[in-house]
Amino acid sequence: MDEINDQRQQRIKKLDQLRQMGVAPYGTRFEVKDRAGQLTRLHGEKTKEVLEQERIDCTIAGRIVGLRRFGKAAFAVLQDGSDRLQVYLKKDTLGDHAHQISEGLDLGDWIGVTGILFRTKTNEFTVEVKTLTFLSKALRPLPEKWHGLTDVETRYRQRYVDLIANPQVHQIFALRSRIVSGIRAFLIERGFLEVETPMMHPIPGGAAAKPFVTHHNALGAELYLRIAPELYLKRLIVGGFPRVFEINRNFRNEGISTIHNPEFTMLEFYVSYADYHDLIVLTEELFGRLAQDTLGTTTIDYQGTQINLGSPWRRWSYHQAILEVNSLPPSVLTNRDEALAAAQRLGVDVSPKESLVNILNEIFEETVEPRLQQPTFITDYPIEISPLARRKDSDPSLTDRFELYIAGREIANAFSELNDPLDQRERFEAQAAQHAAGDEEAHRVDEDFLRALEYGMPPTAGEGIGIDRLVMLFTNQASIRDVVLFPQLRPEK
RNA sequence: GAGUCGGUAGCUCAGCUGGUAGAGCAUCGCCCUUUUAAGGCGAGGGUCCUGGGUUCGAAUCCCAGCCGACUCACCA
Repeated sequence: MDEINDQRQQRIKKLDQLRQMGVAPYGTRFEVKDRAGQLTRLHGEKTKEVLEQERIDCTIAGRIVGLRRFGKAAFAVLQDGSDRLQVYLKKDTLGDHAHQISEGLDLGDWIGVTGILFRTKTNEFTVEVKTLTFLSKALRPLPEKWHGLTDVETRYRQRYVDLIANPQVHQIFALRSRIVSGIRAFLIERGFLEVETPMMHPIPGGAAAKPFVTHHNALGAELYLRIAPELYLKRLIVGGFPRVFEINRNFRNEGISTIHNPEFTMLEFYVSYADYHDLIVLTEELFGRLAQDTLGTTTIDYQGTQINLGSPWRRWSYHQAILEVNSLPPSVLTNRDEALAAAQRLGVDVSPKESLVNILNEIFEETVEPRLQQPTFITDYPIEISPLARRKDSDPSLTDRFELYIAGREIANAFSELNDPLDQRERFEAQAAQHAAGDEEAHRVDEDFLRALEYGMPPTAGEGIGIDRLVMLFTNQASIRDVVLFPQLRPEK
């Protein structure tokens, strides 16, 4: 259990002293009238003289994150979620009782104050406190004020401490929230309905991934945490909602890395009567709008690379990209031996037994993906790796599909949806054969989904956007753990 | 899964070729009513990740394990 250390003991002692003074160390309601950020914005530029003249009253509450004592006076820095603001506590103004309370204050404690805005001798914008309300006692000390908390394990395991000690972390998650709100607003403006579909699936579907398995006792049934919401959202299109979206978690039982968390946030949306070209335009608009609204620019720096989100973005067909990047002849696209030879020549590690499609895909991932720094729509993926996408009318071996790459990373995946139930059944069966042959990630046949398609799904385009990776891009973070509040770690102890 | 690096006070970190465990911040006591990494004087605080081994003696060397980070593999 918890170590009983000296500092904690001291604070418990102070907590008792508060009680003896008739002060609740864990208080109740406090009417906050102002926030540090707003006060600074409204009055932070005013001169000492103007503030003295206006005598602006304010009431704020927050956590003490800085404390400098001067005998019978003290400066405390309050952090209230909007900003930090200094407050000045002196005996003359507070009176004996409140001054006695102020003498027991520790870093980390929560207080509420009312007072008047002024500027100190050193010109610091400050609240001179008239009344002090003790709100909550912290029993544990805060990390060191200068370096903050840097131990990454503690930062992730005790994110609450990270958020207190590192204001820039607070900023990242506030920005994440604004991005998600911005996405909602953008879609709702365009007539989308936000829906919630099951997180527990009897058949994992909608993506190629290993699922987490769970068990429902009363039903006596195995269930899977969802790997994608796709098949349920399409059922809603069948049901007659023309535009739906969902922002929620997917779960994939795979490795953890700087760009993979076992649970991650996915936006999926579906548009009836549209095709993937419409989604290209919609995606450019969405990203441009989000960047403008949250960052105020469409040119962003990601890990030292300037990325221009101004549209239009490059469109490049999957096969063309493979050929152009590697200066290969078109014949590699149809000749397995040539493709294998090309892969080996390019130093792409691929088993000699792999199919043509898999060899080409390895070449794509190794040689093309890393070059896609600026936003690029890679289009027209082969049908074998797109079991839920509509065939191209001009070439039935390809699909009406794109993936969006930014900074060498897949950010979005979209296609015109396969709405032919007989074709979908064949594709599922091909996948099921691969699954039976040992490919754990191959899709399984979902009979209810096929039944839904047999009732008729209008032509539809759908897209998924990985929200965590989008936020990484917008906040210039190299690790997904820095944009997920509580990233998955090995259980403690 | 493999490799590399790391785990020492509440936090941030020193600690060399093995010889009684250190600093700054934080804490405690005293002084201080405009500081802002406040200042001054004094004090307390350690399972050196865990378990073995080598040695007269291990934070330090060796072995095993635990936890983490990064890179690679995996993740269409």
